[in-house]
Amino acid sequence: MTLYRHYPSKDELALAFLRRREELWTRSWLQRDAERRGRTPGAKLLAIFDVFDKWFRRSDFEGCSFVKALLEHGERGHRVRIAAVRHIGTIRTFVKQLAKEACMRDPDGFARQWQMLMMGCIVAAYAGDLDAAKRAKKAASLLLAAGGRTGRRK
Amino acid sequence: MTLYRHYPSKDELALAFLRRREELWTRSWLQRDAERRGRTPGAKLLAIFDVFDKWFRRSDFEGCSFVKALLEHGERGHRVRIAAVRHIGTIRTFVKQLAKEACMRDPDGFARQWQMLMMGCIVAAYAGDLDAAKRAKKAASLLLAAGGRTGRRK
DNA sequence: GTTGTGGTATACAGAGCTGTCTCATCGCAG
DNA sequence: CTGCGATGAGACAGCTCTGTATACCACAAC
Repeated sequence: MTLYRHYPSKDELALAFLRRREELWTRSWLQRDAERRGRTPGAKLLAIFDVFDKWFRRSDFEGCSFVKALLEHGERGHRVRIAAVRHIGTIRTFVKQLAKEACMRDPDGFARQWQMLMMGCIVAAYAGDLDAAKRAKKAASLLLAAGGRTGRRK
Repeated sequence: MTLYRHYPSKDELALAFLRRREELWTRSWLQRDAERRGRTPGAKLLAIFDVFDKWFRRSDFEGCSFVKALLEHGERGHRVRIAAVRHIGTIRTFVKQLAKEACMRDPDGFARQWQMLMMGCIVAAYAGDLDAAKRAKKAASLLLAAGGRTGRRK
């Protein structure tokens, strides 16, 4: 009942939840911690996986709300799906910004690859691989090393 | 009605679906096509992403059933979840086998990293990035090149 | 104490999901 | 043609989900 006093429908609650999640999880947690842990842009990017490692080991780890919301709503025009895609885009924008600061050749392409590793390792962790973040970090460091030189053919 | 004539419950149908999906999708499609497209183990590994690229561009692309089944069932002991994790493990076994044939230093770790890219790019494609497989393949090629030398410190 | 405000419990309506049962139908083998 | 096995439609039971309405309760302001 209290639900419907604050939100006109369950979907609206879901949307508000995702907005709040972006505020608390993405902005105040992931971005803040990653920025704090790394000194250079490259180190900040890699620090994302250190933050993930801590996250995966929490007993209340339950995967990524944005990915879950995305997979839960297959219908093309669904508002929750659209919001989830947008939030995922927000995270990618953060990565892209760091990629720019690190002088990557193709910040957008790099950010998309980076995010694949992020999402892939979240799913792997969800499937039970507690060391997913450490493995992803190793792979990511290769990407980082290559990004300035061979992200695309010059 | 016909459903319950063949399966005692909806969950059992889901389990049978996943088994069949492994038969048709994993074995007869992904593995077969990847093996056929590449000549060396390394090329076969990379070919996975060519197969994915074709898959992502199908109009009936609807993501990975195993990942969806996994995310849909958070409860630790749920049979569908367990089955999904097992099927994901089967795919990883295939990757690991190719990694061994390619003389990778740490086939299991390599396969887990490779699978993160696979799952990550499936989610990215599901979120609308049609070129996810191409991007993932670029990242994967770095992993492949590094896997023989620096997958782990010697 | 009174009043108002926001949270909670309950009841309820309508819809959908899971699962059972019955009965009609249909393809086909003998 | 007869009969068998599988299929499918429909009704039905019980439950959950979404959403509404009402009444009750705690508490803060006045």
